[in-house]
Amino acid sequence: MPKTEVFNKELVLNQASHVFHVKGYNATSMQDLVDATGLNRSSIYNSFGNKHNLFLECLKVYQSKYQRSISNLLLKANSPLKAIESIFELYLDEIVKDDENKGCLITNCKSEMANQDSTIHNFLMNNQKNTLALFEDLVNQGQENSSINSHRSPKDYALYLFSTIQGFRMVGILIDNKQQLQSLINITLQNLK
Amino acid sequence: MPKTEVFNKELVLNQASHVFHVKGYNATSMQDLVDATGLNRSSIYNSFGNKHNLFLECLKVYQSKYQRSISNLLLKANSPLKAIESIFELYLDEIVKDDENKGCLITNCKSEMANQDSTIHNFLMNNQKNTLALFEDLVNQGQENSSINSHRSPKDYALYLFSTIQGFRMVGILIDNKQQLQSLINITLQNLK
DNA sequence: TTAATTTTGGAACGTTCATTTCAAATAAAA
DNA sequence: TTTTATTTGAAATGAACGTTCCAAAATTAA
Repeated sequence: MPKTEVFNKELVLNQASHVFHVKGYNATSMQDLVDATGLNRSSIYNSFGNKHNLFLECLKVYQSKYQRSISNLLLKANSPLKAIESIFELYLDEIVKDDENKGCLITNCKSEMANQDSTIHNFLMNNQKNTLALFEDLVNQGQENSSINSHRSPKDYALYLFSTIQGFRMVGILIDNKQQLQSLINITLQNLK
Repeated sequence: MPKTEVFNKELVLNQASHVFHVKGYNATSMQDLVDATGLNRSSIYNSFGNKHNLFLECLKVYQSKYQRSISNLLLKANSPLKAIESIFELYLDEIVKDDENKGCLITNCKSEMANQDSTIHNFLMNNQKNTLALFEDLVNQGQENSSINSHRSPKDYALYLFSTIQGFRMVGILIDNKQQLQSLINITLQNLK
């Protein structure tokens, strides 16, 4: 009996994510999303409820993409320190390739909404917890095989890496010179060696 | 002949800045600004032209405040490295004191508008240029008196400091534990020693 | 082919947006 | 006190906002 959903939900989420990424949440209108997805207003509301919920789904897709990319990197990396390096290189690539200077969707969202919206706040806290846990694990392993020094605890280094990555993403909005950014990564990671 | 301006422009700018700081540019309405300043709508338009221009004036006030604070710190500091440390401590104080978790107005603005608004873009590029120049000077002096190592050029270290500060400001939105943040500063600056 | 169900198109909802308008109030100068 | 210039209050502007509504179109099961 049913007429099944005809549009590609993943594609639509990517299209919506792109608008949110370029303009931010508040500057993005439903009309922008209608234009970007080619969907009808009603279809968007049928499928995603409202703008806020659509944004949340976009955030989750964005987060998952990075989680997948990073998981792949971890498999390839032959040391915890190399793994951390390759995560920074991943962001470096993003920055250099992005000719719209959008920065990081999650970092931008944090800056725009973390102190205003409790649902977003929770999402970001969870994202932070996971990222810190990932780095803590990597630093811990790196210290065990001596590729990372033990001057500081894995927890402390994890926060350092989490913080520097956000700085890196912010810097990347106005600077996309690869050499400068590479030097920045090198200095940042020098600390761990 | 004239009826002179009766309100305190500096106070009004501080009040408006606070709203922009809490809510961001796009989420701040003129009504919010009317409520926060106690001024009439017309008075705001008479005095500041429009929302965008008022925001720009707020940014400039915010920037000047930090420039003044930092100038004072530089006078007191008895070494370039100590000066850099005290700048980080200044931001640490801000973060810990700020119970609204607003982050940095300029960093937030960069994340929200840098890729969308050329006037803002120019302001931010200028702010970046000045900040990098300040750090470059300090690092240069520090390397000359050997309180800062010479593994990297002053330019490279300046970008590192600029970047880590933005990361620090972003982290401060969700984390305001002083010990954690102090450790983060210590690790960040360890690199220069 | 008919019946059942969902998606679509597009208009319409009421609200809020940034900005303008203009007469009344105000205050200093003449 | 009158003149001149500015600020103020409050309403009004038209556009844009997120969201809802519903008949028409579409699709599949019966």
